[in-house]
Amino acid sequence: MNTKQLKLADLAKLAGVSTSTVSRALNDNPLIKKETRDKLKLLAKQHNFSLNTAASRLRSQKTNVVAVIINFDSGTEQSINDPFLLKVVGEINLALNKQGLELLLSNSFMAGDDWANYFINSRRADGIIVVGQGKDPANIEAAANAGVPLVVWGDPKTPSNYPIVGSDNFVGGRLATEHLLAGGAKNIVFLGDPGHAEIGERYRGYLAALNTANAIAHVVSIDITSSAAYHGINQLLVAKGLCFDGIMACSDMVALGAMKALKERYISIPNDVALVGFDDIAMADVSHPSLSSIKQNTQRASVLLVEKLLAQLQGQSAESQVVEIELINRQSSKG
Amino acid sequence: MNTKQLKLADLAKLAGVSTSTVSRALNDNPLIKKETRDKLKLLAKQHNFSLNTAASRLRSQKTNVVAVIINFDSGTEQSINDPFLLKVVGEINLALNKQGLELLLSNSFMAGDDWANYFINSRRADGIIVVGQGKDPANIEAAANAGVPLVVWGDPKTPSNYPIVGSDNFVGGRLATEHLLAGGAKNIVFLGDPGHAEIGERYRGYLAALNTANAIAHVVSIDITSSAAYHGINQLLVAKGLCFDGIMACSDMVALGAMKALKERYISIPNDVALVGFDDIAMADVSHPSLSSIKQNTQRASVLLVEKLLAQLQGQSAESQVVEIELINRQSSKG
DNA sequence: GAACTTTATGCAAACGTTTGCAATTATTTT
DNA sequence: AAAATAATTGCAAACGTTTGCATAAAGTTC
Repeated sequence: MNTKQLKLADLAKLAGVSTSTVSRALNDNPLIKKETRDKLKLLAKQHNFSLNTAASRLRSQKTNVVAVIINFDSGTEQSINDPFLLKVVGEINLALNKQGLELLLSNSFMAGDDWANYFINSRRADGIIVVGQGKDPANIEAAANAGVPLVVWGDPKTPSNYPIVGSDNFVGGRLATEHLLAGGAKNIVFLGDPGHAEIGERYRGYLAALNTANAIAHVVSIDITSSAAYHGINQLLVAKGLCFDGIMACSDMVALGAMKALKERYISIPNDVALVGFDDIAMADVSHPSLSSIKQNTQRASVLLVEKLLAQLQGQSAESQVVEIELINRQSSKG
Repeated sequence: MNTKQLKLADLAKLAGVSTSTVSRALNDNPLIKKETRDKLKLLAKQHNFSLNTAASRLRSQKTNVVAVIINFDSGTEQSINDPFLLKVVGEINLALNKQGLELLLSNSFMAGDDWANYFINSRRADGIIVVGQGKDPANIEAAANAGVPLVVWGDPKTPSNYPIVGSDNFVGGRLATEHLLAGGAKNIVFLGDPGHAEIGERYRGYLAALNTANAIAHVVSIDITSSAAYHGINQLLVAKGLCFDGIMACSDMVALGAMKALKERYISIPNDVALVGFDDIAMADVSHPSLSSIKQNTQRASVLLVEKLLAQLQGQSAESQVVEIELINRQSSKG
């Protein structure tokens, strides 16, 4: 910062060429002779030159920025502390970077309700990735209807006019439940709130599995937090005793909360109660007993999200897509 | 997107005033009569108008964007999956938003080595928040020396010409160790890599506590991951048997990995081995036994980071600052 | 070697704001 | 009521790129 900031024109003067040439060279435009391009790039590097993105964005009407909105339900404690959502953000960051895109991190608070306006009209970003459907799709739909390039991490089976990428939650729920049934469980509790899109699908998968086995459903509807799970299971035990021998939890954090409640009462896992979670977060492997879980392929999903956003940016359309899901069998269930 | 994008000039024409007036009104400039300001703001809202940030940034030479760099050590597996770092990012996001600033999420991969150039010269952001000191401060120092407004989450005691905000790691290490000693532990293992700045301070706190108690230090140096901890403790047990009765872990994830190794061998916690972690992540409370930990006040730290960055943006200087730290006593240690 | 094509570069006009200064109008002072 | 001051608004010049079009140089064809 000691010397005055160099601009394109200065660099052009130094090289004895026009600004057009420098601009094109730095953007690797084949109109410019390869040799010249390399020379100018080198010069830029030597002089520590960097294009002014503000000017560039203004002129080119492109930002190369993608807004990522963590769309947690207000009124729920999920949010910022949910390791799974944050992991997804991290993966998206990597996927975007690989495409030379930058990530503007945002949340419903900052962006307000009119996302099209806040992000796109204002040229803050070229497109939007929404992490989590939330309970109310109004904001997403409004943005999509306004023609904003937009993709969503969520339940791909939700009917929508925007692409949703996510796991096959129905199959996930079914797999988990079938696994518990196969281990001999007869009374399996579903722990989670079926009102939430993704969790709803998991719930339906759970019901489907129970149905073919002629078992009876039992839902404990709670917030998607470990402490809610802990208290939920505790209350159930107090009220009705050990009336179940399996738990299908809607997330690993929830499963771990339940696990804690069980362990405190010396209920054996998996002998008295078998347990399967969802997400396969790092902790699933670390807990004791380790937690069986449905693994979501967040890395692949992130790549897909970015691909589909890119397609929209190029004027093509993109469809919702399901990513494969996998049961990771660990100690908390009888495999 | 059906109709052509409105610009400031259009809005001005609609209102029958000049663009200067509209610009000033929307920026709440007191030069403009309050009444006019309100009228124009309303008009803008009605027409779904949004300032073009690219143009605005170009002209005003300000972005209102802060780059946040997750500065994980390459070669380590910490990174993206570390729930603590991500939690800090989440808190910073909130703190920035409260000041009307936006968050550009980045990592060492995208930003390269010359942060001043990549973020500031290019007008991508006005300042930088670095999360984590990493092992090599070269990039940070280069940026700070270039005059970039910059703050760092890390060990505030590290000598530096840029402000570092972080917990009092020395006191944290000492508190944790003293707590273990008070519980009757005689042979306390330090689990973590003292070569890392923050962990080094924790280690010195550990040594200080041992010293006054005339106990002997024993370091198991590992990567800051739960699986490294798991294997580290396993190997130690295989090689030397149960030669310790306390573990001071450099993070909760590490502590939980160690806990798993202990539980697998039916070593009682806290009776045979007492355990204290660091960070107080959500899992600490959920694990069984729940994990005693040193709680870092990430929320307060984030607010401070943003304040200090803001100060620098306004040309003032800012000092490193320590945030208070607290022992959370749970079941994994004898309290 | 003239006419044509291809390749490489330059000219100059945008892109949509903000802001110093000038100009106008309203208010106060003498 | 004129003069001086304060409160509002407008004019027009930036901010630093990118890009359509024109031009110049080099290569090709007959």
